Amino acid sequence: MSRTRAFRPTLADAERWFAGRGQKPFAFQREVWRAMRAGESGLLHATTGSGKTLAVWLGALLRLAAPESDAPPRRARATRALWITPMRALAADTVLALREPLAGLAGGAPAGCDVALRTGDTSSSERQRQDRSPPAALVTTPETLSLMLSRADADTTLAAVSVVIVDEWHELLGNKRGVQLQLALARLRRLNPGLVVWGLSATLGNLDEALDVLLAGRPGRVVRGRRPKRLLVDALLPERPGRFPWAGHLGLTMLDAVVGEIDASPSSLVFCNTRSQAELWYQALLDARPDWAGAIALHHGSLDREVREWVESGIKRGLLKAVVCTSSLDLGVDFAPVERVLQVGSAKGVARLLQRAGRSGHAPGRPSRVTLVPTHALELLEAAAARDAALAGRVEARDPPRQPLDVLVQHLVTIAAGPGFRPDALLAEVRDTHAYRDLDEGAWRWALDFVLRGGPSLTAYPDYRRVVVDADGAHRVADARLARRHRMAIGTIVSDAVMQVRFVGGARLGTVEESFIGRLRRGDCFLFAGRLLELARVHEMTAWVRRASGRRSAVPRWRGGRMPLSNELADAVLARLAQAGQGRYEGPEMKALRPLLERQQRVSALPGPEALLVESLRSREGWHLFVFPFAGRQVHLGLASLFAMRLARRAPATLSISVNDYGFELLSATPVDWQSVRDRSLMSTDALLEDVLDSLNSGELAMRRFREIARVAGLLFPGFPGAARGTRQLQASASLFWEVFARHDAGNLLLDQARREVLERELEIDRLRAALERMATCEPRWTELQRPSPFAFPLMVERMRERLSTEKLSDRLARLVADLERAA
DNA sequence: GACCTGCTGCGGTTTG
Repeated sequence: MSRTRAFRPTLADAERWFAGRGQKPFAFQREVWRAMRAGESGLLHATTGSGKTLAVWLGALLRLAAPESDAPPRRARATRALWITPMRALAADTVLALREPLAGLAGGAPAGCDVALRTGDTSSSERQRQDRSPPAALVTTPETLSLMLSRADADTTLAAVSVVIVDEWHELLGNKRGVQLQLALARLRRLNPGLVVWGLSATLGNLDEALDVLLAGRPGRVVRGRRPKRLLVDALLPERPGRFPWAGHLGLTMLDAVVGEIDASPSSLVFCNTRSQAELWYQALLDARPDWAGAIALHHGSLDREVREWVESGIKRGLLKAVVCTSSLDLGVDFAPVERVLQVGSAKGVARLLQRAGRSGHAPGRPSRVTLVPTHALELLEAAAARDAALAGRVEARDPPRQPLDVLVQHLVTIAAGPGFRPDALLAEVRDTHAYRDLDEGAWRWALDFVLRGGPSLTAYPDYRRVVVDADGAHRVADARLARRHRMAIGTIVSDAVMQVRFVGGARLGTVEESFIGRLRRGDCFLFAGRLLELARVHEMTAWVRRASGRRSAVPRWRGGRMPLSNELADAVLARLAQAGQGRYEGPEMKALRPLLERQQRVSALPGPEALLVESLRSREGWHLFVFPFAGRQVHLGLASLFAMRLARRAPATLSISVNDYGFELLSATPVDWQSVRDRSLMSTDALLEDVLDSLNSGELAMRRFREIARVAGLLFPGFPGAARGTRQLQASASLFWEVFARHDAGNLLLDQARREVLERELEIDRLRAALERMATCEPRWTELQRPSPFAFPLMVERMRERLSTEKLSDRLARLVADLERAA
């Protein structure tokens, strides 16, 4: 095959391309072009729809055209640019977006400068076509890139790659997918030391670190795109704020207001925090407006892909009046922005709020706007605080993982299954990543040993001798079956045990957790995919259902993330509370909240950045302690367990615990002297780690965490796709490995990793320590309550909910509230 | 008159 016509666009071509459409490039686009053409790497910080794709794509073309960027021509045709996206749907849209400017450059797409798509969805015939004739640019995912590294000829086929663009880098930065990509980038850099790498990122609290991680410490520049559009954050106010619930999270009391908002604009997105909440809101909207059937839709991660794609195309084509969704629509679908974005319940973080706001109002001059729909009174406070933080640009950081050995182990097998490796060379390459830059010799040797013979405890099993050493020292996967199994398990996303939901003799609806279906009996009804369904039968990981009508039903619950309130948002809330403490109530939300906060102040006190609120109460239930550190529910769970344990050490007591994002409650049925809290001895950070590990059932938590690690490290084979093997089985074998290692291989570093991940990611030990330190220096505002305060009340509800059925809970609430009303 | 909790993402069955 002959080399195709030289393709040498220049800066002037890029300018002309814009001029041809009557536009001029923005300054930031020119900056990116020049930098890329000169061979610089960097990070472009820009919002969607701001021209970032054109900036880096034309920059990439200019770089490829620069004479010094020519890789040794090992093949007539070779892939020279990679575009990595975290989502398949985004990848497909990106291919189209990249082809368009090509067609407009220099009188038509030059031959040999084509763009192709390669993800898990790509057909094998298309893959073969690409292998025979590699596209100049390939749009793909981190996982597919790793799969490409696992092929024997990877070093040859990828040697010509000289530009890599990583889209939505903020989505990958803080997780193991990002680490997997870091390793792949290190490999590409070794193949081509002049590799130019650019990341695209949305608003992020740690942009410089994001750049550092992407480039593994090499110099690069951060370019800021066009200034983000004007941002509007407001809230729907309850009609009678004095009557607004103090607790709860569904928010249906605001239904009428939401209906009104949807009605008033051509298109809306209604974001909910959980899938079950989205199901219930969708149903409630339909009940309120039956005429909206067909005009509103539901979208979340457990719905079947076909259903979701139908909804997505409905949005794109402007056919839907509203979509009720979860973060499944945060990014990915390249749709024209909608008119209105509503967020039901706490936004939990500033970055999430900005992301969602960005889904609205892209028309020139129109601000991005997001409207918060509070589900209980204190969320009005969060709304005001979220606006403060967003406007001040106080956005959360994403912390890059450190040395996840499961990902390293997977990568070793990937490379061994591909071209093979020599340990010294690969170690140097692995250390050329942010995640493993401090990897010590011991951990490296452990990882090698683990892929060679499964460590000390698995030596007897051939399946765990995945890598063998050639006569000449090359490390390879020799067994074709093991290599195939490995390729099937590449990736770091570990899913829960789910069951398919299908109509009898018909369409797939989506998936729900095995355990939920397990609790249902034939004939039971549940709400899913926006429909009332009746369970017909369960067979081989599929729940067959038919339509039902009218009857009371359950809503599936999924075990999802926990999303604690972020530090940034919590700080903003405390700042607002401090203002209120001084009698300053600014903005409509604070004004609406005033009666409640004044009541809180009357019966107790308001906390602030320097003031810790502590309340105690003697009730029919027993002796209560309420503490409000505003550190997010995860940290509160840790704090509450810690306090409970330290208290119990002094005097035996049985304490029950309740937490939310603002604080926690300890309750004892027998008298407790809360005085020890007052003297702060409970808040010591001495022996913190040991005490936290003791107080929570951390062994159990770590074991659960270990399932994911064992999967990523390749200990567990997830089974063939479609095969009816439950994930429950995987959990069982994961615990088996856990026990074997604990008994026979205590030095197994994957056990350490599981414990570390629990501490760092689940218990947020750093945040917990910071909270303790802050509490110890804060001025305590201590009140002995006569009745629950507005802040304490939600914690009591939270605790009761766990023990009581729904009906009993509402009776109980009614009594409590009646008491309160009498007192008021 | 006060209620419904917990997000997202990818990949894969054998061949050239």
